[in-house]
Amino acid sequence: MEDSTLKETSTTHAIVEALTRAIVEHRLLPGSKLAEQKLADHFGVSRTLVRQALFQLSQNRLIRMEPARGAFVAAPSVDEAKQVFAVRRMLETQMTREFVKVVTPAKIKSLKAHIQQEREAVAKEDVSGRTELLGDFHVHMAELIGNQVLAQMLGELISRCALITLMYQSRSEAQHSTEEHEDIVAALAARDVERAVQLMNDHLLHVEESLIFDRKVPTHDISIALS
Amino acid sequence: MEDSTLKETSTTHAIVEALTRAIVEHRLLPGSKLAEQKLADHFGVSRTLVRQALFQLSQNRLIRMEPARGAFVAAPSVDEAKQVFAVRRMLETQMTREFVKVVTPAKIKSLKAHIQQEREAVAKEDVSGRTELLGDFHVHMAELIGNQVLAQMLGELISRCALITLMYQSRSEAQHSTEEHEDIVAALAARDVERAVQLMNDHLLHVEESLIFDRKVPTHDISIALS
DNA sequence: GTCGACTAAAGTGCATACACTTTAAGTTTA
DNA sequence: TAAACTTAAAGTGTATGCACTTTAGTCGAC
Repeated sequence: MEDSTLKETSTTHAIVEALTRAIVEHRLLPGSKLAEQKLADHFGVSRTLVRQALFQLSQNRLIRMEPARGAFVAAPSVDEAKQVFAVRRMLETQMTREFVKVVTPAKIKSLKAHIQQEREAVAKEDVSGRTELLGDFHVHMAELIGNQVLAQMLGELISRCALITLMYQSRSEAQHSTEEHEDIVAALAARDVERAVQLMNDHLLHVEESLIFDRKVPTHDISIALS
Repeated sequence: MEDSTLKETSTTHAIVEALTRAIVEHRLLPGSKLAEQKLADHFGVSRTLVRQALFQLSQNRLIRMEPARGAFVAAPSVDEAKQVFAVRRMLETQMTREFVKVVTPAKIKSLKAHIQQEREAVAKEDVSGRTELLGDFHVHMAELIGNQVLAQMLGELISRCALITLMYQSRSEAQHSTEEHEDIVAALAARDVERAVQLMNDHLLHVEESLIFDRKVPTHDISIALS
């Protein structure tokens, strides 16, 4: 009864990955109960490993653990959502400056290749792949700068954003986002720092603005979500 | 055989806190082995809870876990240290801008009160309290802005910095740091954004520069460190 | 005397067991 | 009929047990 995509990776990390994907790709909706034994049965391990995974996810704020009641997929508040985006803007505008300092033709090429993938996912209407790629663009920038600490931090923020986006997003902003990514890369290629920073800031504001801040319904069954 | 400071808080979190303090206050040196049973005996709990705590700490990068060999206090590389400081500069320069946007006399007063505590800790030569307070100044700014996400993130980065500072710091820069904090607050009070940002950036560069990047010796005994 | 294989102690990785809490259903009572 | 109490099922929190790995110490061979 295991998930075929993670057979050999083994250990807690595989469970964390599987659950993260399920949450970020909104196969598990905010508020859903994550019962330990059910997850253990599903992954074919004991509750011990599931608990470790859940603890880890609660640190990433992807799930919320209530004292003797169990784990639930997190339902970020409007306030928290705005705070996460505020931090992203702080971090990513400065990241953009750093990127220009170390930009090379190869790095621009790498970003453009990424955008091409985004376009394909948008064209294919591959919703979950698209969401992941749109987030990865930002992480990819961090990696190209060569700062792993930054990349990891941004990755966590973006996971939280994915959950927020799911909860609050009004319409698909995917194509618009991809176009903005292109504009940013163009400014980076031209080494136009101020323009790139401005575009990045606007981009993040646009994504944030595209969210409508009134809650949707939660709850779901985990057996179905993990397929 | 429990630690008197955490009797009632109970559960895994208390163990995480105790170990974090021990690491950040360098009572546990980088490289020290953290044997599960010894910790369990010390805290008067089973290995289960200790393991949960260790997993959590490994996510914060305060400890490193090797597959079948156990947990060790982390020994950040020079490269990682520089990356952490780079992220702090990105985040905190922008945080400074945000602070000016929402500054009030009460908030300035709060920061000044904090600096007064720093001065007292420096005067008393309270090394561990001083290190904690110097870091808390930055977290306190984030809290005054009202962004909990930012505050938490900064808190994690600063914990890592404390470990780095211990490993690499040449001489006590405490008094110098406090003076720089004062200058920053003065600029904030005057709503001089550019000066505040500049001072914050310089401050972080100074702290980073004050570190000498060649390793010290590790290893230690956990029974003594946890007293 | 040093290097290497063998063996026992110690330690980690995972599963299971048990106590206690929450949840929900069923029953009684107004 | 609806509210409240009772009780059993389900679920979490923690401890313990067992298999397997690492580590260290001893003995033997060169």
